[in-house]
Amino acid sequence: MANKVRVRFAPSPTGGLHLGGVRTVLFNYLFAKKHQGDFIVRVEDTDQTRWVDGAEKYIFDCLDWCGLIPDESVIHGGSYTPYRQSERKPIYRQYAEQLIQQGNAYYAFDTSAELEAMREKLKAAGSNSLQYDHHIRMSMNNSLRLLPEETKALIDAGTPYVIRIKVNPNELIPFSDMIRGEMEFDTNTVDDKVLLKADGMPTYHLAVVVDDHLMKITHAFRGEEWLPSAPVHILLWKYLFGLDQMPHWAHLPLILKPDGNGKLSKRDGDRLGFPVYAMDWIDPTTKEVTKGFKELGFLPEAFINLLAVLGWNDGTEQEVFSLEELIEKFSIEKVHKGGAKFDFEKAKWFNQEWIKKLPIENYKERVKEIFLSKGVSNIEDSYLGDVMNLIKERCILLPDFYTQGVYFFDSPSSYDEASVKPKWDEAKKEYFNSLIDQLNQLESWDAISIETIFKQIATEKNSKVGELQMMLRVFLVGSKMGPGLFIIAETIGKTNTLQRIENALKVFVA
RNA sequence: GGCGCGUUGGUCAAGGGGUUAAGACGCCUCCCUUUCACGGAGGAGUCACGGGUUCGAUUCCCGUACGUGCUACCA
Repeated sequence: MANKVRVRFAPSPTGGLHLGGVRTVLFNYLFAKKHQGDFIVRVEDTDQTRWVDGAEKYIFDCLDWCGLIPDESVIHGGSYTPYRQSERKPIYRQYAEQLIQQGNAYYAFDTSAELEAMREKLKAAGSNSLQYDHHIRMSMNNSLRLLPEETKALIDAGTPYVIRIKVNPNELIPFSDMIRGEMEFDTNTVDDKVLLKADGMPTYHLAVVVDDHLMKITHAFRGEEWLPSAPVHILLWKYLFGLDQMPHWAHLPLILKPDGNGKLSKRDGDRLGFPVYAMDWIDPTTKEVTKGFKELGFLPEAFINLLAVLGWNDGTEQEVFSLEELIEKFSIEKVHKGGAKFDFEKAKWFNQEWIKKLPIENYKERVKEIFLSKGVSNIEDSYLGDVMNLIKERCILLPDFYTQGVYFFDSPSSYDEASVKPKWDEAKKEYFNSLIDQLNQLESWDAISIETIFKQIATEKNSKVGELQMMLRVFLVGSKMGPGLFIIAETIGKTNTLQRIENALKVFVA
């Protein structure tokens, strides 16, 4: 390929950005960056009835969070403006008219009621195709059947019409897909798709072809659900710009729901309790919030990573990849043909890996916000850092830092009495009283010194160290969890440690 | 219904005419820790089915089944 690689992601601003959408972005991005190409985002807002306020900005926010920054877009600029299809409206009509001139398209005046009647009739006749195609187009209300002056009269009278592609029967359309290899479509099964709608907006079919050409797209990635309409797009390329100008296509496998089968949808996430959108999406009309990976506590690195290996594998045992590694190792040939079921457990594992792998500075601010939102104030930055380093390997999602680390900030509000009570006796009480004394006199407050004293007293009193350790842990933490006991004591400090032991003693002695 | 695409453990998957069919997630057992994790050591669990081709098929071919996508003036 002599030309610079140019790929595009073409979302419709209709709501939250789905996992599958982000993966499409990712594969586009990886392919482009691997070949030093450009990644373009083109907003496909040709359906005014589905347009949702705020959805476009939301999509860019998601890309931003993921670190998949477009080279050209509505907000990043570029030399192929505008990048919003609604603003390119006049362009499409021109090409639709050109197709009519060439005899590859026609005006159709059929009302939706007429179309419905046509389908009913076909159904009644036992036809297995309900399509508007060469079988029936000569019996419909279009410029193919009408006299030229009749057509003109209708248009002049302002009759609403659409422009349809005229698909010739009995043609075999060969098609080469970067992922699926060679295939062939029979035009007998392809219908006369609407190219230009009554409102003057193009349908997806016309718009992708025209814009991919105008924006010099070299490689086009999209979901597998588009495969059946590929022949229409190929025909359009052939009629309009020439097949040699057509981008290389790659139809990505679908991301399936974890249980049963089928395309993963937002509903599945709600039903099974995991996110499907990249970030929280708030429906502007209902105000309903749909949870996103970000807000649930995922790291963008993990999110990208888990998406990348859903349908792609580099052939080695490696599973954890950074964006840079992905750019280096990605190859379209290694993308699978079959869909992959989404597994939230595995998704969480990736996040855990990235929490362990990344320096805490990468996500410290987010953790701080979580603590703040839970009502923990007076968070000192370096202290939070110490705590995070201590507990990071027991956190899967970011909010786990709170549940795993609250006790570093607040004294326990309750104790695991069931563990302590049965073993509690007078000797234990004496032990902890002298521990308080000795600890009080301790000059250097560090884990080793605390442990030394702790064990020394135990030996003197001839008590079981393990049991005492468990008790001290419950006193300081509230339950049997957390990292090394003495490092906890060191971290929370002398005053806090002593205070907490005394508080606990009051509870257990009584 | 028609057309397209797909099918290696529960899930993600490597592999590809001859292998003990990798690895990961999850699950189970054990070790470490008198805690929870992390980590370590094990374990259970698989080539959808039927025909070919072949000395030999999980791998190649053809069917079948199953799944899934599309079949809108939605993308």
